[in-house]
Amino acid sequence: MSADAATRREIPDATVARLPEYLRALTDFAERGTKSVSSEELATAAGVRSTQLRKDLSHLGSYGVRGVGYEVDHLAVEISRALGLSQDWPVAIVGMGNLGRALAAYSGFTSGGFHVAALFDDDPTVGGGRVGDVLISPMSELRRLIRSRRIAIGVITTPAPSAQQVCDAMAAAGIRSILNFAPAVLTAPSGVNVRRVDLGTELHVLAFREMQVDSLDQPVGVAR
Amino acid sequence: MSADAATRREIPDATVARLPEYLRALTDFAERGTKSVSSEELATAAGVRSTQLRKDLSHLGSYGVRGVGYEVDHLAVEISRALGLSQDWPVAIVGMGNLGRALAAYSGFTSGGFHVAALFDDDPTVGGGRVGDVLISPMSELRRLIRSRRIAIGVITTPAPSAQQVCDAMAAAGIRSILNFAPAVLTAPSGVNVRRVDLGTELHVLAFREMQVDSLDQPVGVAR
DNA sequence: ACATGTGAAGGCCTTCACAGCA
DNA sequence: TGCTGTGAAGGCCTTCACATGT
Repeated sequence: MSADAATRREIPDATVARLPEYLRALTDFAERGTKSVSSEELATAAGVRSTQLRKDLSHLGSYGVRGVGYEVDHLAVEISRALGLSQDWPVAIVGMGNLGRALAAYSGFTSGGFHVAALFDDDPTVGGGRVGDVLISPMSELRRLIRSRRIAIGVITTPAPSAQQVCDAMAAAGIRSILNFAPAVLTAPSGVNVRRVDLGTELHVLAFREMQVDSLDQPVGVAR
Repeated sequence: MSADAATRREIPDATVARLPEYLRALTDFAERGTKSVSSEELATAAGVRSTQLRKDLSHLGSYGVRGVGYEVDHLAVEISRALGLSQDWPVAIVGMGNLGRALAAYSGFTSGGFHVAALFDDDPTVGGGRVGDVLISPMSELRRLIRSRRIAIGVITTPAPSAQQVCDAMAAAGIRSILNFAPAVLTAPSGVNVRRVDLGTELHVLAFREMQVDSLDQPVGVAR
């Protein structure tokens, strides 16, 4: 009934957002044959401070050895478990434009527990009617395929005007987690988790910093 | 010499990250012919609370009218100015795989002050040798084109193993802001701003929440 | 009257300092 | 001795309550 206390304890949002990065860094170490890492080494590889890393890991449990470090393989397994990557996550992507096709083929979307289980578009013949091994289905098939393939995560890569109706269709079909790349704020029924990603925003933030540097007389001390 | 006090005052990171969203919402209102909005209306359209919006805007200055609201066009101009979008930002994208081509054609990357000024790949014939109007150039041309076209922002969409050397080349050519989509942590000289975006991370965070809901006996109160 | 703008309070997250353990 | 794990401190951000101005 009860898992480890540390597992059941709530993990902060900020920590969850960094765990995938730790996992990626650990995979790099494993591929290089490294068996053990210190928090300092792993933190550097993940782009954070070692205290940050240790505090984050402390939310999962005590998987390190004092005076020594962390065993690479073991820590990777524990983080995967915490993130829920030990189970399989079928994903559906709606909107087979440039971005949709790119995501369907993107390794970060097709590894680590995730696999593209269905693709949808108004025009199912777009781009040859398939991406890799997966056929593109018409929207009329959305409900049936999502149910039969037990898809719990949906990705929206349609133009903004279509995004809300796609969101509604996904929610009605039983999807509970939606990743929205369309530039629109979606409303979904309670119990459906929507997360928006705006690639343009990142550019804007960069431009803002760039402009700030320009407006300074001395472009010195821009570190961190 | 000195701009408005509010403009010169430092704007919090979190606020800067939300300004593009406000701008998008304002554009929607403008297209619908709306002349004036309250903080409540605009906040809803942007997916935040009205107090959040007002606090954010207070960092830029006082652009609203008490008892009335904000004039759509005027506020849009002020936010654009604060973000530095009133000037032109030439952008270079390196790595013309699926993601690179998608970004080159993505409207969020080609509007609001930004325009794709150069594309690069090891194999400049990939995808027909061009995306839209822009030719794909070989990496040997990177330094020359970045300098002659005064490109200050670079986007990396190569595989992870190539990312660091692309970053080095960009920095050497004088680029000061880099958006990195490759799953690797890059080191750049001081004065060069690197921002990493991992599309896979978003999926991981979603899966984590999904799993948390699954593990609860009562899937109630998942709101917010 | 009504909606903006803002000091103050509260909460979350990061960083520090050091206790704990091999 | 060396590195992990963690309570405490500090900082940033969000939210509240209300003062402000039309």
